[in-house]
Amino acid sequence: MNTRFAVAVHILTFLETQAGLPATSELIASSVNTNPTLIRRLLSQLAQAGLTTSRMGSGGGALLARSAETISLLDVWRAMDEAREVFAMHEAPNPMCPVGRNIKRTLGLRIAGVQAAMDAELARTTIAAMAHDISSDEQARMAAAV
Amino acid sequence: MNTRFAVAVHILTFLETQAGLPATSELIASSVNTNPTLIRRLLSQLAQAGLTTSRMGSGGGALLARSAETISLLDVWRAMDEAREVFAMHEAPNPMCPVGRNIKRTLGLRIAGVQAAMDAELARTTIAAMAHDISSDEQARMAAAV
DNA sequence: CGATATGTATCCATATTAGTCACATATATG
DNA sequence: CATATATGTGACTAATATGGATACATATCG
Repeated sequence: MNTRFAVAVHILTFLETQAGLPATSELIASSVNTNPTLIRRLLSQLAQAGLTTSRMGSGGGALLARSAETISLLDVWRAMDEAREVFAMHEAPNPMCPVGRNIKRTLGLRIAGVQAAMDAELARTTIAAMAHDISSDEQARMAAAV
Repeated sequence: MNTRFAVAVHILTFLETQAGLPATSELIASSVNTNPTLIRRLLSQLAQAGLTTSRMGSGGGALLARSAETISLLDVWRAMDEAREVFAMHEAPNPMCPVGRNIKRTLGLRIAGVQAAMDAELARTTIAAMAHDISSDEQARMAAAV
């Protein structure tokens, strides 16, 4: 499988709940339940996509590079380069066969529509919304615990 | 990567262009440009999903189990069980962390919306439409060759 | 019966994924 | 400045996924 998208969303949501405090890869790793190196690798990808920044050294850690309202799941999806994986085509269909020589183009056009629909839906959720949902869930938990 | 969805669509489209004539796994494999065993494995999955049937023995091969108008890319997508792969979650986020103990549910709800959008778009294309597109492409090719 | 073709088990090479260690580099702080 | 802290990245490993290949029991047609 490939859990990088889910972990990346987890990381960004976690950063939003930290409210501007830098989070170390070790702290994030304990929330995700994995190891800090993996987190740092994903943070590196997220930073390249302009979604996070990091401060090295004592008191350092990762921060959102911009407001959580402006970071959508689509941004995360693209930062992880997941779209390339989802609808992969077989490499070399037979050019001597009518189906073989047209399948890539024909299926490619249909898939483009699917990707557009996916993108539109992913764009509708922001990291801010994720953090908001989670804080609501937490309040419900508190109320239930009384 | 994972090209099974694309190959499965290729197989079904190929079967439709055969107009009711059984196609052997070897013939299909030559169009896809892979080996017959792989084709038979995918055909086995497609048959389990009710999309194809096969006749053993001499003169046998694979056939569409029902009209190409009634087989959508969503049917193929589901037959290949691709949805499970696309939005995989990390297994054990930390239950002691507010984000960790809510991320699965929260992200899961958002992802459900994305999957629904994908499904709706996949459902809009049938194998019949694929075969029609390809025959149009072929006619354009013929015209251009004059 | 013989030829043909599926269905499936087994094995292999390669790629992907996640986990782990190591270490150079950068930064804050005493 | 020295030290502690933390990132960024390379290297290695184990587990799993993927596609390709061989083999063969089973089924079907003529």
